[in-house]
Parts: sequence; C-alpha cells; structure tokens
Amino acid sequence: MDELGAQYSPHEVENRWYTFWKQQGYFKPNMKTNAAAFSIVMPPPNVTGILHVGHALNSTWQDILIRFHRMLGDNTLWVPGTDHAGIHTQMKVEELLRSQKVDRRAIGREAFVREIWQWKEKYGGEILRQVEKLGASVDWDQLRFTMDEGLSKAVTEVFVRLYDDGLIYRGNYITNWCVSCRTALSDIEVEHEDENATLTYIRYALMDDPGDIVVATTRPETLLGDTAIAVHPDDARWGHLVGHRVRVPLANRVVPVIADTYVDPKYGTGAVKVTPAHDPNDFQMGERHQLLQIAVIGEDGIMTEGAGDYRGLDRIEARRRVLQDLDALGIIEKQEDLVHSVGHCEKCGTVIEPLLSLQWFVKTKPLAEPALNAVRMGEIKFVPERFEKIYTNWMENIRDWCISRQIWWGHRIPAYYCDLCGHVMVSRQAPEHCDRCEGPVHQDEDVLDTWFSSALWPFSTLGWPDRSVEFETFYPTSVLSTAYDIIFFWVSRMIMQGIHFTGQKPFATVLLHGLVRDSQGRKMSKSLGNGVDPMEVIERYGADALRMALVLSSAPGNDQRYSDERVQAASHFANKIYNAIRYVRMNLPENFVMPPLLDTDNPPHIEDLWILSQLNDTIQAMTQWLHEFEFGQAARAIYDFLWDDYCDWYIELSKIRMREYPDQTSQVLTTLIYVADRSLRLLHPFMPFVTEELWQSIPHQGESIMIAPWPKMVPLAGNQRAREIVERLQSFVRAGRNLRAEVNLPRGQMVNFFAVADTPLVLGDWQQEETAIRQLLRANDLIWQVKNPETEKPRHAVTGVALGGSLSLLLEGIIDLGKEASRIKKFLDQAQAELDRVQRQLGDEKFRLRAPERVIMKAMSQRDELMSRVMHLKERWEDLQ
RNA sequence: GGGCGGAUAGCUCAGCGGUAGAGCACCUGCCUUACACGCAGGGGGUCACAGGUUCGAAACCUGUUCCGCCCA
Repeated sequence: MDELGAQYSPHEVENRWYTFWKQQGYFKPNMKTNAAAFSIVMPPPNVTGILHVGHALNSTWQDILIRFHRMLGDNTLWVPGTDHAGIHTQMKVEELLRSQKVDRRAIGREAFVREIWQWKEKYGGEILRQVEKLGASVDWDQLRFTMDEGLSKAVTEVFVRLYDDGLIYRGNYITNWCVSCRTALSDIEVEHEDENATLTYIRYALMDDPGDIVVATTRPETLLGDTAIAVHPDDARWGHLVGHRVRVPLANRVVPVIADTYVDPKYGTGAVKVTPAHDPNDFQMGERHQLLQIAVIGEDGIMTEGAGDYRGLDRIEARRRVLQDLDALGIIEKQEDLVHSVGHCEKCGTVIEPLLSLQWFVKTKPLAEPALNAVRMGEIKFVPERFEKIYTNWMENIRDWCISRQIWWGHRIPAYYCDLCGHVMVSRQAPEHCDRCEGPVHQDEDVLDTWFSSALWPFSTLGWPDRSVEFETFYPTSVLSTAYDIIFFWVSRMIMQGIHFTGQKPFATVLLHGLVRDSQGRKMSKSLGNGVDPMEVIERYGADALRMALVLSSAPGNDQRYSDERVQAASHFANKIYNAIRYVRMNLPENFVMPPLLDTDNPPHIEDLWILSQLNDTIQAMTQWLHEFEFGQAARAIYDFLWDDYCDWYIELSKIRMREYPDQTSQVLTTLIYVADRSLRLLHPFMPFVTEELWQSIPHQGESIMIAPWPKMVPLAGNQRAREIVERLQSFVRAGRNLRAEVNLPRGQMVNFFAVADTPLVLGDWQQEETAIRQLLRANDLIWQVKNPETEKPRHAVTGVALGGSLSLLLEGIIDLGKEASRIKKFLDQAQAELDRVQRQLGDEKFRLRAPERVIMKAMSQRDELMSRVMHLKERWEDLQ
C-alpha cells in the first residue's frame, strides 16, 4: 500500500499476501503450545472437479472458523485434500481416451489406471489452486488424497476388519445397475424422478381353468422373466386362484399364483406379475416364495438369452416389440397413463436397471446403532438442529450398503479367490496361494465405492491406523462443514466408521450450509449453463469481495442466491475501508508514536469513548455469533460498525477535532489507529487479504494480522454518558441536515439555528459538542436555550425535532408558512399516534404487571421522547396558525 | 403417502416474543482534499391467509393456500 490510489485493487494484494502467509508457515498448527486443539478436515472435492460457488461458500465458512480460532490462540489445523471420485474420474479419462480412439478395454486395466494417475498428476490439482485463490488457510503439508498410500492402507484395514467382524459380506442380490456406467450403485446413488408412463393391463391365461387373470405393469418387457403372479391373500377377487397356475404370454412359461401381503390390492387390478431378477420388491417376494430368478436383461441393457426371441434387442426396443406382440395376441385388456417414480443414475442420468449380481455389502445396522446414539446423546451436534431429525430418520431405516463397483479406478477390493477351490480370502496382504488347497489365487476385479474411503477421511487423513501425533492431537475434529445434501452419503458414514474404528466421534459439530443457486433461484447445473465460476468472480472483484458477499447472505442450512450485485457491494465495502485507512495514514506524522489509549492523566474525549464503546459491542456480538456459527450476523456487525460508526461518524468528527483542536490530534490518531487495528482484526476471518494489507500499513504489533490475537473488549468508564451525548449530537445533526435539505439550501451556505432543549442536561450535552454541530451543520449563529414559557420563537423558520429538544433553521426571506404548517402537521400526527399507542400500553395495568422491567423502561423513555416531540411540534404548529 | 424448509420494501434477503431492517433499485441535492466503488436527505411494507395463545405476535401454536427440497 505504498501508492495511495483512491481505488483499492485486490489482485496484486491477494497473491502477495497468500504467498507471504504460506512462506511464514502460519497455516501450520503450533504443536509446541498446549493450547486447545481446533481442527477441521476439508470435505475432499473431486480431483477432476473445478471449484463452484458452493465450494467457495463452504471453504469461506471453514476459513472463517479456522482463522477465528487461530486468533483465539487455539492450536489450529485445517486439512486439505481431494477424493478420487471413482466412476466420475474413470468416465472422464475414458472419454478423453476415446477421443484419441483408444478403448480402455483394449489397453487393459493396468495401463488404463496408469493413464488416470497421469491425468490426475497433470490436472488434478486445479481445484486446490482455486481453494488457494480464495485465501483458505489450510495446512498444505497435510494435503491428502483418498488414493494415497496411507489412506489406501486405512481402506484395506477397515475392509479386512469389517469382514472379520462379519460386517462385510458378499452376496447375490438385486442391485441398482447403471447400464451406461456398467456398474452397481448403492441405493442413495439413485435419484428418483416422477415420469409419465403407461400402465398396461395384460391377461395371463389360467392353465387349469378357463378364464384368466389380469395384471398391470409399467414394464411389460420384464414379463419374459416372470416366475409368478402375486395377489394379496385377503383379496376376494383373486384369493381363490392362489395355488393355480398361469401361462406367461410370449415366454410360454407356466408359473404359480402366489399370495403375498406386499401386493397392494388397490394398485392396478390387485394382481401383479413377479420378476425376481429385475425388480427389488419382486426379488424380496421371490426370496419368500423360493421363486426362480430368470434374467432377461443384461448388464448392457440388451435382452439376454433368457429373453428368447427378444435377445439382442435393447430394453427400450424390447418393450415396444413385446407390446406389439401382446397386442397381436389380443391379450392387452387396456392401457392407462400414470405418473410414477423412476430411478436414474446420479452420475449419468440413465434409467437404473435393477439387476441380479454378486456384490459386496456392508451390514449397516450394527454400525448405525452407536452412530445414532452419538447424535441422540448430543455428543455430535448438527447446526441447524433440524437436520438431526433427517439424519436420525435415515439411520433408523438404513439398509445394507452395496460397496463394490465394476470399474477400475479406486481401491481394489482386498478379497482373493482360489482358482481351484473357490475359497475366499480377505487380507491386508495379497496371499500367494490358497490357504486351503495351495491353489493359485486372483484378486477381486471390483473396486470400492468412493464413499467407502471418504467415510474414513477424518481419521485416515490424520494417519490412522497408525497413532500419529496429528491423530492424537486433532482427533476427534472440531467441526465438519458441508452441504446438507450430503448427510446420507458422507456425514452418516463418517460417524458410523469413525465410532466403530476409533471408538470416538469423528467431529463434535456438523455445520451445514445450503445450496448456492443462480440469481433466479435455480440450481446451478452444467446443462442449464447457469453455473457461476468463482475464479471469474475473483478476477473481477477479488476473493475478499466474493467471500464477504457469500457470507453476508448466508445462514446455516438455508439456500441462497448468488448475485453479482452483492459481490459488487462487498467490493465497495473493501474500497470503503481501504479509503478509511488511507485517511488515517494521510494524517499520520512521519514518526508517530502512539501514546497509551487510556491515559488516566489525559482522559479520553467523549467521541473516543463513544467509538470505543461501539467497538466493544461489536467485539462482544461478533465473538458470540462466531461461536454460534452465525457468520452472516457476525459479518453484518463488523460491516455496519466500520461503515456507519467508524467512517460516517468517527472519522468525520475526527476531521473537525484535528482542525479545530490541534492539541487533540495525538489522541484522535491514537483512537483512529486503535479502532482500525481492532476492527480490521475482527474483519480478518471474513476478508483476509484487504485486512492484512491495511493492517500492515498502520502502526501495529506483530508480523501478520493472521496471528494477531482476537480483540478483547476495552475496559471503559463513563461510556454510557458518552453514548448519550453522541446520540444527541447525531440526532441534532440529522434533524438539522433534514431542515437544510427541506429548503434546498446549497451545500456550503452558512445558516443560523435556534434550538430549544427540554432540560439543562440536554443543553449541556449539545454545548459539549457545539463545535462538531456547528461544522457539520454549517451553522453561523447557533442560539440555544433551555425551554421556558417566556421564550420568543422565530416565525420565519423551518422546525424539526431532535432527541431532547427542537431546532429551527432561521430563514431571512419569506417562506411559505402554510406549507411549513402542513409539513409540521404531518409529523405531529405521526408522533401523536405513536404517543397514543405507547400511552395506551403504559396505561394497561396488565402490561405494567407482566412486561419485563426493561421493556417498561423502554416504553417510558419512548413516551417521554414522544411527548417532547409532540409538544414541540404542536407549539410550532399553533404558532403558524 | 411421510418429513423438512420458505412466503417480510420493486428485487434479493436478514430479523424469529416488546410493534420493521440491510444491500441493490428509486427520488432530491452534492466531484465536500479518505472514498462518486462516495456523501447528505427522502419515498416505499395491513411481515401469504384465517383462527388461537399472550399485557403484547412478523416471530409461538393450529389450520389453509402457494413455492421448493428430501425420503418412500
């Protein structure tokens, strides 16, 4: 900040300070202290990703917490990192290779995985460089990646232990299959969407009786795999047919009619076809009734051998053909339109095909129990609290977790099969041969769900399963900050695994932010093209402005809209404080030595006491808000303090004092600097760059604002009176300016005022601030007196009311007294109405009996104030009649 | 079907028991030697609707309508 341009330009400043902080090692924890530990692990973004505004908000929140706690003196650690995003990354690199006419199957697993690693090394760090641009004070020495050696070791350890504990099993189950990604997915990776569909009623002929049974289905093509017809046992229409047999059309298969309470008698005809190999509910029924499982659709979405004449057809085409053929047979009873929920792959949007396959699962119930208790007992707190219910609800109904994925990029499942006897071995180290028959072994081809490794993040990043210093010091972590849409995927699983493996909760508080939507409230998405690139925003306005804008409009758990105007407003704020500091510096003598702020021999001026008192309020409020994770409130507090109190009033008053009373200059400067120093510190967690830049440019102690202590309240005496006096000054000046504006006085024109104080105390307060009042109102003659009946009031004037009195701007020429009278009348009516209300309230016995003391006191002072207003306005109005 | 959130100034939102606030937009003056990315002044709201609790409700309770989300 050597050249004092009138405009703050963030870019150079931001890069410079980030480099400095990093070099100085300020981001690292201070392991030597025995201070309280405060730690956060950053939710690992996808390595292939780029930063979006949601990340920006989340990173800002975390950085605020980390910087706040660092300034509080805590031993602070923020761990950065990325996850390998199995399916997503594989798809991305596969696509890249395809554009080079290379097929991953052709080059084989090893070569393909090598390609991904290369890609990751080259482009993978982008998102972290963006996190840096935001100013995130993460400890880069702790950088982690889910596929790092150590973290991979943790994954294997967890898998093996869960397997040994009987909490991981392998089974042939129906799973959500994406025919496009060609892999199984867990339940929560399926997104349900309502879609229009056709419900087809099909007649199945009874074998041993004339007549038929009509079933309704939205998926006629699966009829090829039907192995039963089911009805509700109590259904009068169909009950008598249970045990009979029917012929499945087109498949020419004979299947039984079974009774199962799962069937909803109100849906369709009350009879349903059962396809255990292609529907999760049918699968369950199949298990209960030992039905055959006949697969007719393959992993690629193409009809299989089981589909007979339809094999080789795509599932969509097969549906069309089946309907055509059924129609030809004349056994379509009718068709109806309906809306039903259809599962889609979260990654690629393809309609999910429930398929039978051999997969690995985590048995979640035993893990969920302690995880539920931790939240129920309040060991882990959700902010906002309402998300606890969402968590509990999900955990109580949790289902087993399918963790195997049929892809190549990820942690390969540490299960080994004997080629000879088929024996399954799960171990930390690859066995050389079968431990039963000595036969050769091969490893499972599948990899683990990415979330399986993410679930270990809070402790695997800290060195677990080894007992590292980091783990011992920083685990359990303090806060986990993330978006609410990730509670099931991640938060719940971290809690389960954390408690199971470390015996401790992984974090004390789960802090949830909402989604950042576009300016029209739509979710940002690639397909809509409405995404906002935070880097572009930073390019235009600076990281500080982006951070402040996001924080100012955020409240825990609530969605917010991004708008450029807000960032602009925040950048104006940066410019405002830049100029405020510029003002301070311009008035600072070469070798200014700051005297003590509170000198008993030289008591502080009313105005100094006032601003320090306002500062105290701000310190207190912000400290509390920050501890309560109310970042928006805290940001608003410092914004208002700096702009309204410091800039608009204190600085303006300081100009007058230094001009009129040069002997006070040193005291004024001391207060200016002191308040600037403290308020920059308060603002620092929110706008780290500009605060550092400005703080460094004024007298200060320490080498960086980052490591300066969080401000404490200044011990003050007499500040209550100072506050009263300055409030009277402000009220008087505002009323005077209003009068000037009322009669369109040119800015520089000197005028005369006549003021009446209600009491000698008020007059005394005014007199104490006479110089300021004179200057701010450009007043020549300032005649004031305590109210008394003899007072002769000027007629040619415009009159207004201030706290504790009235003032009139005297006019030489003739003014329109009629107009003035009606103006006064308007205010009089307003004041009278308010006064009536307050008096009614105070006259209410119940109010005086039940309202708290402070409310009554407030009402009383309001009444006094209003009575004064009414009295002054009324007098003036009568004079004008 | 179950659950959750929202409805406050023209727009975007904060406030969440003591009678309405901010930013932007709007109107009127100002290039006042910190800042026109600014200063000063001003207009603008039966706080979705209907009941209830309370001395007092935008806030708490109940219901209704609309919007959004999650789960089945």
